[in-house]
Amino acid sequence: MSITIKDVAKKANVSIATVSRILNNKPGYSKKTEEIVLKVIEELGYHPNSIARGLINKRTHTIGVLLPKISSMLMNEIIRGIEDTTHQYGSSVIVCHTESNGQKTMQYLQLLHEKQVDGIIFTSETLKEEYYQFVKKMNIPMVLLSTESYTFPVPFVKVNDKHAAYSATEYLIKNGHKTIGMISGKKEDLVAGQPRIDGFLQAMKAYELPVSDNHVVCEDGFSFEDGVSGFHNLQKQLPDMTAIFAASDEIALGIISTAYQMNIRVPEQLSVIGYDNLTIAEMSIPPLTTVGQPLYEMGEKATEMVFEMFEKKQTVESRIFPHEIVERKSVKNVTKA
Amino acid sequence: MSITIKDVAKKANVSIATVSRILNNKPGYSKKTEEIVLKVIEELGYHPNSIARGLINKRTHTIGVLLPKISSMLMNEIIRGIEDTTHQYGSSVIVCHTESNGQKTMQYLQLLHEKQVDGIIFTSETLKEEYYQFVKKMNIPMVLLSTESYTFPVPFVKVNDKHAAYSATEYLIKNGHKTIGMISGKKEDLVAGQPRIDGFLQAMKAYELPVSDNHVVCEDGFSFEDGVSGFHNLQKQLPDMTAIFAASDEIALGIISTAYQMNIRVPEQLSVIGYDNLTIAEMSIPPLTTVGQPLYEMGEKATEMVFEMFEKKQTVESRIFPHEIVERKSVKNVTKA
DNA sequence: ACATTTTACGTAAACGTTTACGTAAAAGAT
DNA sequence: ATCTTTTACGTAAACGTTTACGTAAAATGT
Repeated sequence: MSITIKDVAKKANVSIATVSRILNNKPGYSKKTEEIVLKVIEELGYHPNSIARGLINKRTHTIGVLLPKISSMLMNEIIRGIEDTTHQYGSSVIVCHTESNGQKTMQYLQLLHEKQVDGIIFTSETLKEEYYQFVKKMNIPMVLLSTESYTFPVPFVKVNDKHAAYSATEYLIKNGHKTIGMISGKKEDLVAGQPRIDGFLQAMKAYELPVSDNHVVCEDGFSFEDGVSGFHNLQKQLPDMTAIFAASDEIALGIISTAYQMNIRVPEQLSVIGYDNLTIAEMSIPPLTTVGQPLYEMGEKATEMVFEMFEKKQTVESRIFPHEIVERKSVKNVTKA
Repeated sequence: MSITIKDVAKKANVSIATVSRILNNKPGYSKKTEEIVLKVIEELGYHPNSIARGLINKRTHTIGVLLPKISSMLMNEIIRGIEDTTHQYGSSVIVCHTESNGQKTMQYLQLLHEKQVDGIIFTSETLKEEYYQFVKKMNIPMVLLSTESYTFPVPFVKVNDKHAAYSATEYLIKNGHKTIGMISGKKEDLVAGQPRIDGFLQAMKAYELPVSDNHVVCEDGFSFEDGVSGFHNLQKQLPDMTAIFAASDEIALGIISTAYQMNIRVPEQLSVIGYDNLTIAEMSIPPLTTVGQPLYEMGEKATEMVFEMFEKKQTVESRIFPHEIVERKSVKNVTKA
């Protein structure tokens, strides 16, 4: 048996109500009894049972995070931001990786419902109608992170992917590159797919550089392996390119690694710019120039939004975060000065 | 108001006891009423409140994981193993990163106590007396992961670090290296510190190779930056070495990256073997030869142990996992054949 | 000194479940 | 047909809190 509020009350010769009041410092007790009770609590090593609290308060101090793949390095920083912030709010988080599987997602949603989480952060994936309706019924706040919905009124935090892709491409162009390829991940990806391709295309057009279907290859995902195979494909289609925009850092690393094996030197013969600015970007050889998103801060913000919505019982404004080009060593300036 | 078991009972014209019985399929209801109740549940979209359940069952289906730094890539695989397995058991996990801070650790322990977790996995850190006593009072199972305690009877799962370090060094030796340095992380680290140094030393002695204080440098941690500075230091102490054993993959990457900048070619001029076999090990240039631990499986096992202890209410045997040398391209065979 | 307000409590209901116990009806045994 | 067992429920207590309500004592006001 563990020690309950009753034990404290008995030993301190007060009612449980008084103990509870002291614990939550609601008015209704004297300095003297507070001292006594506090001492007893100390002596007994009492800790309130937050399950019982949750039952009556209808607040569990727990939020749920749904994300496609925890293994993806991208998620790390984001999760760190979420967890740190959540803990600062005196809450904890339940992480659920859905593997982009609809059924699994629904299962997790159910789990989160049963566990009565106070809110949900839905990350990096398309918010399907089914998900939305379920969460709506749960009647708890949800915010979208690194994704957005055109159909449902759910606040989001993300960067402008199209704009960021434009910037990356522009950076390549300003460094004198003219024949530029792009290796995209899954085209259907709502946020990392088409928008980044669009940004790339738009930049090429804006600078009046030639661009065709041959300039872009789409892979199944955003992993190292996708980078490897993407590079092989792009090589065939666009053999004389001097630079590549990769839709993720992992893809970029796949490119660099493959190029290394093919004796193509980066950046001397081939420039590569990535997207994400993962920790590994600075560990790569050469260190990877890439598009940075403030992932930690985004996780932080999303968490704050969830708590704000929970407390104020109303929606909150979406937030677009700025991106930046993190210059390192994988892009060469080829302008003939 | 959300839908409770009462609503279901009322609409189905039965008592809440019956509904509960059906939900938990305990005996005591007919096929007919089951059908009716199930239908009503479906119609109302009822989901049991696991907080209320937890209160009465004294089981929350939640476990806590304590680890020093979530950012460390090492933890990723481990956490994946833990989370996947936990979810398979119909439970969820609360991750707490303590940053090796005693005060923070105690705070989290308190949080986990208040949230009434069913068990705790304590990872990669020294189990201090204070922690042990606290968890002992909580009276829930705990298992140590990637660490162990000589003082307290807590089951653990880890690899034999000394042995693994011996193997790594031996691998270098068998590839013909004679002047071999080691870059260690924090020496005080109970599992990744001295044991790996000991393994290194023992292998050197076993093969009668010279070894002195100059052969080993210890850094503050196991990060990329530690590898960078460690390499600089070791270079001074042992300029003619042909191979390095790094106490972590991140350190190894730091070495390789620095070597690259100093125009020292890996593995042609310098061989490097790492420790951990992180995802990034295969992305590096050249791909990193390293000591692999079955991290995912270890997380899996630790989780299973926690649940087993919870159910059987008794301790369980510790488990040493095998390590392996993952051969890639960062070590050159220098035997003159 | 007395009326009034405030303070400092205690009592009990409530949160949404599970489960021990009781009981009437159905089923089975003789 | 009667007795016994089994089945299919319902009632109510319990889990550990919070909190609305009530009340006696203390503090304040006149």
